[in-house]
Amino acid sequence: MTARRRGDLFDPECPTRQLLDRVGSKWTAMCVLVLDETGTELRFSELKRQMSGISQKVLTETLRALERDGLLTRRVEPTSPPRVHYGLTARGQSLAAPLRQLRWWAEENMPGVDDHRRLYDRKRAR
Amino acid sequence: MTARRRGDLFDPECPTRQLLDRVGSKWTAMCVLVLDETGTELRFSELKRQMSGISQKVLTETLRALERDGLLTRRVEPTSPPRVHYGLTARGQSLAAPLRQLRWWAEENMPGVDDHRRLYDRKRAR
DNA sequence: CAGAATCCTGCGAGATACTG
DNA sequence: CAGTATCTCGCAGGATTCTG
Repeated sequence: MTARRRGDLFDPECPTRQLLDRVGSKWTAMCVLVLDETGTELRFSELKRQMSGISQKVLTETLRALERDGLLTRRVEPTSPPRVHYGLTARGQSLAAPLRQLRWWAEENMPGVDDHRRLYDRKRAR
Repeated sequence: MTARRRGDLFDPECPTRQLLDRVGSKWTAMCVLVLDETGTELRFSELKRQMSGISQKVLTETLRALERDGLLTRRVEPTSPPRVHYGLTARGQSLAAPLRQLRWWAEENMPGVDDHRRLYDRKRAR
């Protein structure tokens, strides 16, 4: 494995920044969480249905990126029409853990954040 | 607190999505992590220095957004020139915990991800 | 069914200049 | 020092069409 400076959040090459760029891309985290929650492999159309709102193009791109990162596997059944199954790798599953934490935090705290936003906006309004 | 549907990752109003949008915005997580790591309040210029690469405009926007969310406090010393201190609120500190987890994961796994990317690209090249 | 190929648009974010 | 106020641009991501 390539060595990287640890704890250097200020380096653009910093792993944390790279991860946040990835996780920040609108659908990545959701994709990992859906697969993790399901526990099994999912087919393209099943994923698309569950991630409502995503376009085919973007889903394809998201899956390719995750496959490239080694976070999920792509398995093609050579039937006609083809069936393609996506599942998390071990590393993908390990990423799901911190993402679940984040999700937990969000569910606990976002409503409060929302309220604070409203208060803040009301104050600034006058 | 406003009630929200839990576990509905598919709803655009879902708290997890909202959080990921926020965390995904390039500098937010880094800002929280820097303040958390420091443990004390930081002044605008200190923050700017530590988050190397960020522009004044974007730092201001980031801080405003976090203040609006109730994740950090803004304290102005009415001197001339003014000194402005930023610090995490309790909720901001609680967000730092899952972010640290993510950071930990990144430091452990991103080098491996990098290697996988290179392998993947080499295969696709031919 | 699972995509590939295009075209198009909004907005996040950088650069620059000015101020109390 | 700690901001506002503009201008600009790239590109993530959406819509649409076509295919093995």
